[in-house]
Amino acid sequence: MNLNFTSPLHPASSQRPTSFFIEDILLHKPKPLREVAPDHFTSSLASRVPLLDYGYPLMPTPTLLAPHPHHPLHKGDHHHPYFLTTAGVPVPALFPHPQHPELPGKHCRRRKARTVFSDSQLSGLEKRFEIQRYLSTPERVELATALSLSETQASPKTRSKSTDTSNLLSTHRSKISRAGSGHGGKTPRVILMLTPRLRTSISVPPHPFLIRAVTRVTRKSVKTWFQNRRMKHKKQLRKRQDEPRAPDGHESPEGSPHGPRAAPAEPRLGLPTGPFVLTEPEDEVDIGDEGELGSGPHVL
DNA sequence: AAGCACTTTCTTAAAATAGTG
DNA sequence: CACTATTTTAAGAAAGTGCTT
Repeated sequence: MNLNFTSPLHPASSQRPTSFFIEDILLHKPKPLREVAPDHFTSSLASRVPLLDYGYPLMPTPTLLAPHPHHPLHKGDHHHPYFLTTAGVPVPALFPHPQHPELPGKHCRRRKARTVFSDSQLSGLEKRFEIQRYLSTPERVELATALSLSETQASPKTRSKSTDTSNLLSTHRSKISRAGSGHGGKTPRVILMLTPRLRTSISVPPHPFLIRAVTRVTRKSVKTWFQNRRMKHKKQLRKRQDEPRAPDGHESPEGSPHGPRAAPAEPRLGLPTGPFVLTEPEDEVDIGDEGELGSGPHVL
């Protein structure tokens, strides 16, 4: 793969104001905001890259593009505040509490990365919910264990046909754009902002990405899922009650929660397991050794 | 500790808009 | 004008918060 990280059009020495071009991010080194890779982060992937301050990368990140520890991008440079941290913008979370610098500060609390359930995990959860609306703690543990067992063979989540590379990339570009203009909108993450030129240069494949779900389902995520599922169910019931009955007396296609459910969303397009696999590291995931992240045939 | 109600945050598909030949 | 790229919007879902049991 031709990874052209630098741009002949934008010499690194230029005094341009900070931008979100990848070449700026990687080559322009403003003063470090804060060392984010403390000493105790030495035994994991985090020792090789600065702390993923907020969740996980969902786009090809430098980690995925160049996971090798000896890659120039990773050579001992843990000081770049924009590198693999949040958005490249100095978000408050990066700073200590003004009065209590020893405390992490409210904004520093890291939100648990969103669990991405695999299709099989979801169907397992749904099946159980059919039978049981509430789980005891031991049952949760048991279910979480059972669901996690399938993680290694979790079916790849495929994007729908309309979510092609272009859409995917543009979506995230717009996030970065918003971040660059006043930090508005949602909290952006740092991802690669691939300009069309850069995208061309790294030959992003013109077919949908595949995402391999590598989430470990914890007891807590099972609990949260059931809580949210109960709320969803409740909402559906309320909605159905509010809805006037159809003239023919048929209920809405939503179906009874106990009856035959509407088939779970069509397994998103059985695309062939292509070579372009996007893994999603997550804070509950064993990132472990080199194996995981760099293991795909063509991890972007 | 777990539940509920509500909120926040994140992700994604699709619609809208802009740019290009 | 058609096609493509980019931006915006909205919906759905996981997790957070605060309160109650």
